[in-house]
Order: sequence, then C-alpha cells, then structure tokens
Amino acid sequence: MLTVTSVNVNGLRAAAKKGFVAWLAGTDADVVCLQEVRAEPGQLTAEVRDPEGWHTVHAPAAAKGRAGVSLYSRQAPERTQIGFGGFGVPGAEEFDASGRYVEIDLPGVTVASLYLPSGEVGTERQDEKERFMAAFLPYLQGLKARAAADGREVVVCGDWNIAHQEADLKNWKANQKSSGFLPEERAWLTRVFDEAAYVDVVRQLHPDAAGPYSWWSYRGRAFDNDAGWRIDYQVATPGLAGRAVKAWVERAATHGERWSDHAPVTVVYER
Amino acid sequence: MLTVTSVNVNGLRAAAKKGFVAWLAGTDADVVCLQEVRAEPGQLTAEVRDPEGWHTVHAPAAAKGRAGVSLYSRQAPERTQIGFGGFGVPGAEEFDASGRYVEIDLPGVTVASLYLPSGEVGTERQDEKERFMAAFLPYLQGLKARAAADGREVVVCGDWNIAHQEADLKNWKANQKSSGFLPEERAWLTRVFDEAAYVDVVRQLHPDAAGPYSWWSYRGRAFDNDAGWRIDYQVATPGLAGRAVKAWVERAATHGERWSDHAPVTVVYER
DNA sequence: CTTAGTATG
DNA sequence: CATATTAAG
Repeated sequence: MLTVTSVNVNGLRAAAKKGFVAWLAGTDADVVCLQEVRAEPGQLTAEVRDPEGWHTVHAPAAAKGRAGVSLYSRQAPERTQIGFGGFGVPGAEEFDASGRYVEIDLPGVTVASLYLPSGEVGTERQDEKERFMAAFLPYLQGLKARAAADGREVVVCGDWNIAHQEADLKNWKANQKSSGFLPEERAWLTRVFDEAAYVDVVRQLHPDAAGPYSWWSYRGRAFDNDAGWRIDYQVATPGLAGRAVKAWVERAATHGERWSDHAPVTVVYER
Repeated sequence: MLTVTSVNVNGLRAAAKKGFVAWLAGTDADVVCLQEVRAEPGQLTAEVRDPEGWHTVHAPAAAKGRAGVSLYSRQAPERTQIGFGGFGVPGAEEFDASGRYVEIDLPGVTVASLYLPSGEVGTERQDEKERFMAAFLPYLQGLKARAAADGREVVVCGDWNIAHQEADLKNWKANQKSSGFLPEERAWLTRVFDEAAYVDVVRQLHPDAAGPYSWWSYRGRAFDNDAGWRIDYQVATPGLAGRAVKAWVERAATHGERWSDHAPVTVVYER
C-alpha cells in the first residue's frame, strides 16, 4: 500500500501552532504533500522542517511569505525536482522560483506537490494563473511520457485552484464568473483528464458525491454551512489510479482546531 | 476632588478586547486621557467610542493606525481643541492632524492629552520629535499665560516620551544615547519645569521614588524585571499642582491581563 | 476571516 | 514583542 495525503496548510508556521504537528504525528500516510507553506525552511521549527521519520523537500517561493510547496516522505527520494522548467516547455521557467511545484521519485512512482496560482478575474493574478496553466499542461504530458518510458506511475497532488464540475462546489451557480470555476479553467482541467489522460482519483472513487469538498473560505460561515469547493486533487496516471482503493477528505482534521482553511485529501493505492 | 488619569493604550481596539473596557468601568477618575488610540472613531465599538456616562473627544491622526489621542470626561467640556496650531507658535500646525494633542476646558481647569513623538536617534523620527518639542514649549508658555488671564489652571497629561532624571528609568546608564533619555531631551523637560514653571505632579508627590515607572517594553522580560521608564506625566500649573494630594501608577491595571505596555498614571486634585 | 509582510513603537 | 497597515487568498 502507498498512502498519499495532500493539504494546503495556509501558512505552515500558523498551522504548526494550531494542530498540524499532532496531525502529522498521527497520520498513516507514506507521503505528505503540502502547499502554501509560506515560509523559508529556516523560519520553521526543526520539528516541522525535519520531523523524525520523514525525508523532507522544501520549495519556498522567492517572494517571502508567499506560496511554497513541500514533500514529506517516509522513504528517501531517488530524485528531487523543484519547479518544472528545463523540459522544453515554453514559459515554465517563470514558475521555477515561485514555490508552486516540487516533485520526487520514489520506487516506481513520481509524486508531486502542486500549488496552482489562485487568480482573480480581471487582474494580473488571473493572467499569471493562465500562463501557469498554459505551461503546466504540456509539462504534465511530457512527464507522463517520460514516466511511461521509465516504467513509472505519476501522481500530482495539490491545490489546483479549479473546481472541475458543478458537483465540485456547493454554490456553483453563483460562481460561474469566479476565478476557480471559470469555463476556460474547467475546460483546461478537462484537457488534463481527457487529452493528457490523467485521472481525478477522488472523483473516480466517489463518482456521485457532492464534493467531497476540500476548501472552505474563512469568510462568513462557509465551513459550518459546508459551502466548500473541491479544488485539491490527486491527479494520477491511469495505472496508479487503477490501484486506488480508498480516498477521503479529512474534514475532521480541520474541525475544532481548524489549522487550515483546506482539509487533507488522502488516497490509499495498492502496490 | 478632581481625579485625572492618563494612559497610553497602545492601540485602543486591542486594549478594549483585553481589559480596557473593564478598567474604564471601574475607574473613579473624572477625566481620562488616552494616547496611542491608533484608530478612527468609526473603527471603535460604541462601548469604547462613547461609553455611558462619559463625554468623549477623539483626535485621530491623519495617518491610519498611528498615534491618536482622546479625552474622556464625566462633565461636558466647555471648549475642545485639537492640535496646538493657531496660537502664533511657528511650526505648530505641522502637528494639528498628527493625533498628538487634544485639550478641553472644564470649569476652572484645562486638561490636555499629549502624545509626544517617540523618536529614534539618527532618523527623521528624531528630527520630528525635536520639531515638536521646539513648538510645544512656547505653546505651553502661551497656554499658561492665557489660562492665568482667565483664572484657569492647566494640566497636560500624557506620554511625553522623555524620562527626566536618572530616577525615572531603571537602566539609565545604558540609555544615555537612547531617544527618550538624551541630554537635550532632558534639558528640554527641565525648561518646561523651570522656564515655563510647570510642575511634574507625580514627582512632586514622590520625590524619592525610583519611578514610579509607567512604561515597560514588551521585549524581553522588562515588565517582570520592572525595567521601566517614567515617561507618562501630569504636568500642571503650580496652583493646580499644589492641590494634588495623591498620585500613583496603576501597575496592577496592566498586570495579568496587560492591556497595554503603559500603565495608567492617576492624580487626585483637591478642589 | 486569516496569514504573513512591513512600519512603528 | 506587540499593534497596526497592506496584500493575498
């Protein structure tokens, strides 16, 4: 079994003070993918930066306090890669120091932690999101081809900042012009699943569910009303997706203590 | 009796959440002078902005979140003045919208709340402090003359941001080059007391005490070690100072809850 | 509403 | 070390 968890921690320093450390100590996961770490490694306590029993890779953003992705694995990675430039994809280098992508090879499987830009309609942040999407899809296609040639599977975990279908957010009607549920963003995710032939693992195992949501805004009573969005995914190659036996969102992990506005998304893959 | 209290609240919104409201409800003072309110009236709750039983005057700074002085009085003021420009003192107008001075007339006595700039050696902030001092001494002289002609007494309460003598701060030796205990600042205060002939009321009643200190840095263990400064004063005309019968610093008011880094300085004046 | 940056104290 | 701002989410 390989258990992979992904969670946007919304500031690892704050999350660590509120319950992340206890959550990590209690998880059965073999790999934990973090997004929005929002800290340089040197700003983290040793307990969080390099916890006993884990190998860690931290990919902070050049901009202080922004973005930042990390990967924690029980096994030592065979290879580590920060960013997705250097593979012939135009525009990919722009994001190499943006704290949005880190990838490791474990035996037979490549695991990535992704934090796709969050965007805001009518602003430069939306343009950045679109540039990221334009570069990331060809990267995913190349990654899959290289992995296949190497006999490897791939799973790209993280906060994709796009809800794919109406079932993926509670208030889909009101959000059709909101970044995160724009037609062009949804169409791009469809291309990831259809053209690039990756699989949305949680949806595959829960085809009929509303959600399960993985993010609830801190504004208003979104969490209490379960007015959530499913924007955190495990996007896997079909071979690995076919081995997924269980998937869930740990809404309880953020209940009560609520150490992030996102909840951990976990998938158990059979060997 | 007229009881006057002065306290730098270091952000009235934060102080209100931590114990200021309870403290105000429990005080016997007739007049309360606040400094570093750091909020526009509209940002305060009604309970703090206009508490039952008080008349309030708020003089926020033009710059958001900076400085700001207020006066609370049980009796309605006969006159209110924000800033000290308009009395022929060169340079005084610079500070009219800086949230550093407000004055009211009550029957027979003028009470002011002052927040003198805090300064930092070698920076423009120290220059600003010096410009304020240069303008404020002549204003004090004119105020006294006008009050005398009118048969009024005066007390200027607040955070003067200068410790006068060695007894006024615990670590005076280490702070001889620190803003707040510079020779030129101490000499300026001496001119307030000697040339302008105002009286340092708390020192008059406690001539031999170390302190009583009214401010302890939040850094390190300054409060626990009582490594404080006496920089909050009630500076009164001699007639009023002669009526002062009791003066104390409410160190306990900020102990435990600690709703400010300053403590209230209270004086009881006989009628 | 929350995190984190920065400026001020 | 604490209170504010602002930007981001």
